[in-house]
Amino acid sequence: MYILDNIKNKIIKGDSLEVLKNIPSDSIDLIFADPPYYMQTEGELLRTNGTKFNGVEDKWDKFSGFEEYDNFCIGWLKECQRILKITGSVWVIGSFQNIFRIGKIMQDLGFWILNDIIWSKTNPVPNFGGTRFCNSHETLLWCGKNKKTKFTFNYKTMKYLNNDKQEKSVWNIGLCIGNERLKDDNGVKVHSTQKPEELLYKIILSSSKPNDLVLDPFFGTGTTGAVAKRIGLNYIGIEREEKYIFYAEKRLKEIKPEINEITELSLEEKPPKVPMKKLLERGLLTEEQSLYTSKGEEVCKVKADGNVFNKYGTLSIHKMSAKLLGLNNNNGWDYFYAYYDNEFIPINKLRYIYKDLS
Amino acid sequence: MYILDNIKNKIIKGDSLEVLKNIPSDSIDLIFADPPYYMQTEGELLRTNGTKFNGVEDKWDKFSGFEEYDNFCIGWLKECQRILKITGSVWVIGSFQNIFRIGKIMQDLGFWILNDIIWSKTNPVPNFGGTRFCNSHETLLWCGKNKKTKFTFNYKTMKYLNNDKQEKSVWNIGLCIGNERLKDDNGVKVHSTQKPEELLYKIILSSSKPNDLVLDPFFGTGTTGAVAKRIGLNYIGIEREEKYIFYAEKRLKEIKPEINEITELSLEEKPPKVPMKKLLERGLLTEEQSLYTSKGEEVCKVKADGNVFNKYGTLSIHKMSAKLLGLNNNNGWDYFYAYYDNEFIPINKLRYIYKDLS
DNA sequence: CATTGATATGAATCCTACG
DNA sequence: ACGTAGGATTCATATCAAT
Repeated sequence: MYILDNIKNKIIKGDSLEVLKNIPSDSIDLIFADPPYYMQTEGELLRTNGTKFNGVEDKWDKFSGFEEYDNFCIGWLKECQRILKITGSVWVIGSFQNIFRIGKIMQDLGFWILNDIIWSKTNPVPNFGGTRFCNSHETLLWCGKNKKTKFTFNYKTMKYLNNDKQEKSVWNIGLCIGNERLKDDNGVKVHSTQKPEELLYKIILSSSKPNDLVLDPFFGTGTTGAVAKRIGLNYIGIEREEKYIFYAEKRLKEIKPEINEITELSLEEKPPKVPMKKLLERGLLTEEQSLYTSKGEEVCKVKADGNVFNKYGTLSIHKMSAKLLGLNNNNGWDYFYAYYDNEFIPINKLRYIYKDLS
Repeated sequence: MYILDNIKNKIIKGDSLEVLKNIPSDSIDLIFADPPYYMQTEGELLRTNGTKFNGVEDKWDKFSGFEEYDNFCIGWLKECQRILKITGSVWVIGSFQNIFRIGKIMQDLGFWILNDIIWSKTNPVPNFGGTRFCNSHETLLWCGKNKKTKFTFNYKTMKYLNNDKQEKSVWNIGLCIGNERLKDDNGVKVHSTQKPEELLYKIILSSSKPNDLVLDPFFGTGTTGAVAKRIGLNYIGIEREEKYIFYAEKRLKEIKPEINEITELSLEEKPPKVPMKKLLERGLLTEEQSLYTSKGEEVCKVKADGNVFNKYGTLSIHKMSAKLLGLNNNNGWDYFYAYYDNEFIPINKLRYIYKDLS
């Protein structure tokens, strides 16, 4: 069994399954897996100008049939589930050739699907023959270890990066081309399926916490590691092919962590959870003090136990605000205002003041 | 076993599997299936204002577990495969709760996936809790009966409707709302998952031929039938619930077929397949006659057998045009021009003239 | 140097009728 | 069933050459 500190921020050379078996249980925060898709292509595909299209013809994508492919996936998925923390989550990418098999296998293993995400490609390879719809997307499965998952989701960061609208399950991102695409000395792409960093950035940023450990069992040329390092996280890569490892290590050496408000997840900070009673004890509120709406309308008074009362009776701030709004539920901390220090402020602000005082 | 003519353009009341078993083999051109999704929702979901969100709570979506759900799907999918013509295809819609199971089951049954299509919702229900990405899409599987499928795909029609670009696998379509959404006398939606006609229009139009027979084993309020009728096709609906049948029949009575260039698939007409030799026999071309590029450059001459020759030798029109363009492949019918009736015209036009003369 | 045009290329289940 | 010949088919973007 590996000692995590010994393999942190390293690429382990070897077969994914064998390496995974030597990683401790409940030790990994985030897994991104980009397994072979088992494309089952036959013959060669010509572009409309008659030249050959160079798709995936790699040895690593060959399987004897669905049975072998399924067993391969069950193997590495089981180990991923074992090593994943209950607070972590796993992402798997695939396309129609394989993702349905993987999805069913994951559900059957007890993984809990959080979302299926569509990577809608802004510049897909066209369908040269005009025989079908242009296959312009890939599918990602985002899952917790099991139904009891306590996964991380940085909702506010995603919302901020999406123009202050909550992020959806369809993402528009371009292919990995241009300078980002690793080429060998002959100008030939190093890996036939290198993923764009923009995709991994969104994946890792949305579902990780500071100092998390991110593992990729099919590391390839190391996009997962590169993005994890950029965000300031730790990674472990597993890769079989010497060539990919060589280019990945060169790539990773160049990466500098980008520390900023987004990568530090400062948008995710929660307001201090100070109950009404503490505010009363500290003198930030007093018994019989009036509370108001944002428009300055006096609507209830504070009781010694932290509840509030008016003609409707005595209720918690949440139930009272809901009552006043005619709703079933409402957050009273945002609804009520109080006078404090000659100012008219939301009572939620008193919690920050409490925090600062203590 | 049903006689197709007796059930054409009708809704058959009954259990999907039992009814499907009585439909003849290899008799259906197109199947659209919108099965229960097995959502596994628990408790109730509240909107952010505390009111209740009315999702799918129908009896028909309850199963004891994945095993029961899988067996249910294997049942109706096997029958769909049996009744489907080899020239036909089947569409199944689902979301992450069920579509991965369905996809694997279909692959295991030998269905051949042609595309997975993403219905990206332009106006999805938000994630009220801010706990995950907003689930803003559903997935469609489009499959042939088996690997030898001779499915129909109206490529040019799809391209025309997509601003003359080939249509992709991600479709932006809104939810079924407003006047299109069927309501009962109390203004309550009749069906909890009515699909938008725009979605079915694209599905049926892309993969059907005139006079096709379209079957929907989970007919609900009849969107499939309504769109099939609009396009001028025949349908068969299977539905268990009396209430849905009542509203579907009322709805279908109102539908008028829309006959136009698109629904008639006039864009899909192929140019007449008249070989060079026939043009020579008919006197539309003569031996030793010169052929030109679109710019009027003389590039070769016609031989008696329908081939053409120049300094490169004697070749078919296709090989010669490719040679002149420095390509591996090209369509000679669009490349070469000839003088005919004092006009300079593409030789392809001669095939239409031949057709008109005969 | 700026602009235009030609060329290259990206996870692909990519033809079909006829003999 | 299988081979063969005819003939139908591409979008966004990066790079590089030419103007």
